[in-house]
Amino acid sequence: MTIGQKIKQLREESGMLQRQLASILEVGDGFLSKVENDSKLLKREHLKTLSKVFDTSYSELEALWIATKVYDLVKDEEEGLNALRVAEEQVEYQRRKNGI
Amino acid sequence: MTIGQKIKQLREESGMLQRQLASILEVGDGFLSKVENDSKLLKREHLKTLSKVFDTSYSELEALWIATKVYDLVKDEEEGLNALRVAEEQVEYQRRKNGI
DNA sequence: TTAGACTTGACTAATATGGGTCAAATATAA
DNA sequence: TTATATTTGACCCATATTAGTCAAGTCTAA
Repeated sequence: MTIGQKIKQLREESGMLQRQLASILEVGDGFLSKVENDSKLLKREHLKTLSKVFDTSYSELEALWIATKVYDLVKDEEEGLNALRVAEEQVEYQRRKNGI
Repeated sequence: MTIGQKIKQLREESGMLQRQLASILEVGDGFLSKVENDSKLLKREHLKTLSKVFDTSYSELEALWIATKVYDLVKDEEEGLNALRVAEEQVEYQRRKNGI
């Protein structure tokens, strides 16, 4: 699941049109379409609005949003998957170091 | 292991000074110091030079280099680790979709 | 104690990217 | 068909980041 897919899912489940959601977020509907197709990313602040409008978990949205940024960084990389694993180790190492 | 730690290790193992390696890479030694401490990133092209100079695997360097970029993106994020896992799934999903 | 090795802070120019718009092209459904 | 919904490509601009320098400060060993 990507952040775009999630947004589209939430929107469709609630029977909303792109145009309507776009207007709530105060962006153009062309832009929202791209967001749903993961060719553009929303601003982080928009996630708050989404979590309110669709009454859904903010941190889940946040995780998906960050994941998409990460994915963009590695998607065309041969070493992408290895890099992700190394990064995970780095995060875990830092957490241990700073006492979980 | 970070890319900076790796570079420092390789350099020290080969008995080289920062000043010397910096000159090979054609950067200032202040900059190289920051690179070794992961507060700056080398350009990707520099990895080729490093792999030659230290006769070490290019793709390992590349994986560490990308990992550092990824790590920078998630290090201060509460949802960072979750995001990494989601990103991994996204990569794996895409690979399956495109026939491994 | 002093030279040499290394780190750090302040700064910078060029570049990339983020976050959009708009109109045209396409899909969908009545 | 025709109306509505969505996608896509081309473009834009302000801001953030990159990749770096330089000089001052700190560490370390002899």
